[in-house]
Amino acid sequence: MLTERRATILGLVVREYVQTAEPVSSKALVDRRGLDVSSATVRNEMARLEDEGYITHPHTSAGRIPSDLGYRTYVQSLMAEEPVGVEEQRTITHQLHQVAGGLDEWLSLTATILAGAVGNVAVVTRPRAVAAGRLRHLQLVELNAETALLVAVMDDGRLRQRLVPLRQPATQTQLLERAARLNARLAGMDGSGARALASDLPDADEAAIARAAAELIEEPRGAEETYLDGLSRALRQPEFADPDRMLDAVARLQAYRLRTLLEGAADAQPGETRVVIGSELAADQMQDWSVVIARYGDPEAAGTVAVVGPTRMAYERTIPRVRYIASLMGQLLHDMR
Amino acid sequence: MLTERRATILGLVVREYVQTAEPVSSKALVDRRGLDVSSATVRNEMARLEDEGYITHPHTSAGRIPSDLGYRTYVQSLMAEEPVGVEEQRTITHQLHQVAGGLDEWLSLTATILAGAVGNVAVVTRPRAVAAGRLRHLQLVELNAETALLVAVMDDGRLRQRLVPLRQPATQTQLLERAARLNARLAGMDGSGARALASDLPDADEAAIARAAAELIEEPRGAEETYLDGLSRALRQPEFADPDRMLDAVARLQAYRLRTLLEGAADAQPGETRVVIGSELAADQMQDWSVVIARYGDPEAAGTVAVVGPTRMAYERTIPRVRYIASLMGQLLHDMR
DNA sequence: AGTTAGCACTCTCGCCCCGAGAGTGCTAAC
DNA sequence: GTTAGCACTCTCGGGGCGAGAGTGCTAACT
Repeated sequence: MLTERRATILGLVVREYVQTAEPVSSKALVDRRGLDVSSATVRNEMARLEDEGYITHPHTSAGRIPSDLGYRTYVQSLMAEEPVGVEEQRTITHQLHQVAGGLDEWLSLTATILAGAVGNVAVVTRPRAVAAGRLRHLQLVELNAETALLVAVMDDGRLRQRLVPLRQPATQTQLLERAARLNARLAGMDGSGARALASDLPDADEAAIARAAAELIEEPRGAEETYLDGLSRALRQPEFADPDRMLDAVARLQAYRLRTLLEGAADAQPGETRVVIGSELAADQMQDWSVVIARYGDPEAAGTVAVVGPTRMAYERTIPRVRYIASLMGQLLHDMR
Repeated sequence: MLTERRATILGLVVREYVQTAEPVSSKALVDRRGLDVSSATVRNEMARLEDEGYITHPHTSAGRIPSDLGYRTYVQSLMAEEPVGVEEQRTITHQLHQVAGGLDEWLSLTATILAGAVGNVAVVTRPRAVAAGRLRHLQLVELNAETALLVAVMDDGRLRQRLVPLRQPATQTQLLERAARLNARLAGMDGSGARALASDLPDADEAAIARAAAELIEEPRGAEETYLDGLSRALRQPEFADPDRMLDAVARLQAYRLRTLLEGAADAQPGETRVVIGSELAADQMQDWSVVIARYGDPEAAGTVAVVGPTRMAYERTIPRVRYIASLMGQLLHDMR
């Protein structure tokens, strides 16, 4: 049973440990956090908290550190989220509007901003259609006599391109006509529709183009690129003082390893923020890590924003900031279309 | 004066040190490299080499390690390049042809392959026109009644896109006509040409589109994205056993810090491979690093391939592999157009 | 019954010391 | 010019040790 006083103490242990990265002693809590009981009482309560599994001992004569259950309880019941201040909001939106280039730069910038705001590794994935994509429009551009560049605009505004070899050389004007013809029949189609149509077309080149279009439509959602930033900042945390751990962290965070981590939240709704702590992570080897994760966008184009860091993380700051960035991204993505 | 024997010894010291990462003793050289003189003779020669600045002493009773001058001499006169074997060539081209997606995935894959081939950090920059770009073709796609997506195909085949707000709502058909009209006048233009034309156009929307096209053409060559891989592998090198050094390395290698490093080789010719060793690097704080760098492509679209690692690097392997990858990329890039 | 002072006990951490080992530079002989 | 021999230097790892921090328990207090 978590009495009110024990809950308070657990909360203070988490906060103190997150701040100092040192095991928290009973004395430190009384002295620096203004508990109006003696350290002996705190010690008794701590022993109870340890029995119940909320905190642990690195060794006999050291202070306490929160267990995964301790963090979980803190996040769910004890913590008061620290709202994103007006000033901070302004800074973030300001930075976010700096972007001159396309979607990719925007995502990469977002990762940087988020990493800066929470002092940990931030990951952003490219938005992609949850439903299978449809073709909005295609275009052909002459590259040389035997090759055309096929550009497909998807219904989520994403561009995909592919080279198409031509049997019959064609001029740009001919290509434009051909694109117009194909557009009339292909617009709004999904991959299988385009494929079916391709087999109906008498002209070999047009059929090839339609087939290429079908492949572009079905393309595995584009490589799910992830943008990551804040690595060197996060590595400054004392938990990585040991070079083996640091190396381990770098290797794990190479973007492709993160995929599986983030996939777990693919079913989350935009607006929802999930926190996965330590042993709750499916990945066995990431017991010391936590992930704060949110989806942004809508079913037509949704992506993931996440912060990854040691379980000793300032959850009350991280969670609202991830949520805020995700909602901003959702808005901006919506405005783009 | 570097006698032949001293040159041999210097070469052996470099090779041995690169391999073992331990200071090289006179005895080790005689025992393991089959020198047919005694260790005392080697010691004498080493003392000379040290006087002349080719090698140094970490401390009095330790073996020798090459200085930057030592590496430089090795690379320029002593080393025999280890050619990329047929089998390795096959593996590399095979991997390189795996790519399904666009340019970006291709570049990122190349970085991975190169990093794997040399066991160090590999960096690849996006190819960009050295000369100012020209417009090949533009296309307009209806997004909604008030917004169109402007897609510009550059003469190097690169796509650029931008949203253009419309005063007059337009259907896709109208947009197609408009694109055809604009293409007739804009194709082949550079930025200032497009800008000049924009101010001549009577229609406000068309002028806006032409202006947007001008900006796309002049767009700062696209953010010069760099693709980096092999970090965690490189960090396994013993020089990073100290966590401070490791942290330092990670921070430096965040892509944006690398720019200045790579810029130094912007004037290199494709085919040329440059090696910059330790103190030769302009960046003061990278004294322990070397860069092997090559340009690929042609003036119309050129990029950089590089390997970055500790000065203790297997130059005879790295240099030919960087050169090989650069030439492959040049070919592939050429074939794409 | 809950709280607290006091105290013995435990464990870590940093420090020093020291011996083993590796490698050099020098000298003297070949 | 080369080499054996040797004294000398410096690093590195391990053991020992004392200081310090923190706990758990007991007994007294409210």
